[in-house]
Amino acid sequence: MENKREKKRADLRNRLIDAAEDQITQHGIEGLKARAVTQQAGCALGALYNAFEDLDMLVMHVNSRTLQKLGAALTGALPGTDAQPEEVMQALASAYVDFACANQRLWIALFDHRMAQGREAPDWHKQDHAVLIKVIIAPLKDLRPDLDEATLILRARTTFAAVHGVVLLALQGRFVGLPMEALKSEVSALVSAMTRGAHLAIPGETG
Amino acid sequence: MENKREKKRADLRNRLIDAAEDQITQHGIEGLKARAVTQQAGCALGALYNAFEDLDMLVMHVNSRTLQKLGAALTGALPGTDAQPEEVMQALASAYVDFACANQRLWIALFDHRMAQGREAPDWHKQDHAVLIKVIIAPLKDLRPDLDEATLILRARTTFAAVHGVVLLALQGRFVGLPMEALKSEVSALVSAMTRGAHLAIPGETG
DNA sequence: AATAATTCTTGAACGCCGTTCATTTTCGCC
DNA sequence: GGCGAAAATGAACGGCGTTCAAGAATTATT
Repeated sequence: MENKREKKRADLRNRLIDAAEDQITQHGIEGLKARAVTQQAGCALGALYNAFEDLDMLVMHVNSRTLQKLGAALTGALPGTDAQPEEVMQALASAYVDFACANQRLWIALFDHRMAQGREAPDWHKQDHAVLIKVIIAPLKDLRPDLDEATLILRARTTFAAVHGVVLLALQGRFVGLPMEALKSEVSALVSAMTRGAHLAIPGETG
Repeated sequence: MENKREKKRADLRNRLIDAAEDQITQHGIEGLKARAVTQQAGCALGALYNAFEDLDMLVMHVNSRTLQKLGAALTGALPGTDAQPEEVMQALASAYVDFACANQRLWIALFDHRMAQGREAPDWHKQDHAVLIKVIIAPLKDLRPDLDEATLILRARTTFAAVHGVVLLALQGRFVGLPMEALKSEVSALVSAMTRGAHLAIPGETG
């Protein structure tokens, strides 16, 4: 049986991801230490590097988990098919804000984490981000039937990034960021402005 | 003369800030090392901690410099007083994108840098961020004469953060970010949508 | 069942990091 | 010129991610 090896290996990997997720939740991504993670996972320090390439890769697995939860939260927030496009956008933005607030440190880890100089995230992890854009495309298509597929994708990314920026600066507590009490209503106003603007924008617009 | 002491001290501080700025420009904020900075500044390792509280504080000084340059770039991009509000907004956003692209690593250092657990940035540095919001308030007031001062400030922060988010994800090269070729036109479309949306939004809106 | 081969586990050790400290040098003042 | 205070110096410290040689465990072979 080669099963026992594989099973133990998978077990350890899961325990390590669990521990890392817990550590990030408790201390933030910058407080994630290899020694604390391995201790919590019940293995030796070196075992981490047998289960994963390095600490960065472990973080990627935590982040992929978070992205799946976030994706579920977003798709779960979608109203029925009879809903107005702006209604859909508002529901998505609201769910995004809620998720970010309820999972602050894990959500921040998604965007604060960067690979070491020159290295790039593996494809399987990049693809996990796709859901963030995918859900936006349908309502955006309703708002802007004039846009071709490629432009639609760009516009979806822009829309996501705009909302994301507002949430990010608020949750990071930056001086220029919004206070938390104002976050939800301001995001709503932003989405409202973007969808109304999108409604009226003429096809020959810039971009 | 106590001047010589003060002069030497100020000289060293400037050399250290220069060196740190150069190191960040070359290797990014995550590549900033105390030993490399002090070597480039021509002083011993320990001298850094006589001139500044720690490396974080040195970074704050670099960031304050960057913010001043950014503020100058923004105010310098303001069109004449006869310009339409949307024109002003577009000019500001365009200047923001240009500055971020032309000073990628310094600009990223502005927002990637975080103080160690629990510590907060000093007030003099926080105040340096104010210019980012200040310039937006005038054109926004023209677009939304119905908003009171407090709401205006919130809306200005939201507007800034939205544009900032789009630029950030693009420059970080994130999977969900825009490709650089699309950045300027998408930001323009975003600003257009926001200002048009702002025009039409009814006073009793959410937020 | 016994043995060989492969893989995993372990924690000490390595190299790099920011920071501190005892020591030496320089400076401001009498 | 000499004295107290401030600054300069780089070795040393503690913490970090990562590696490695040695031993334990699992699988494959006979």
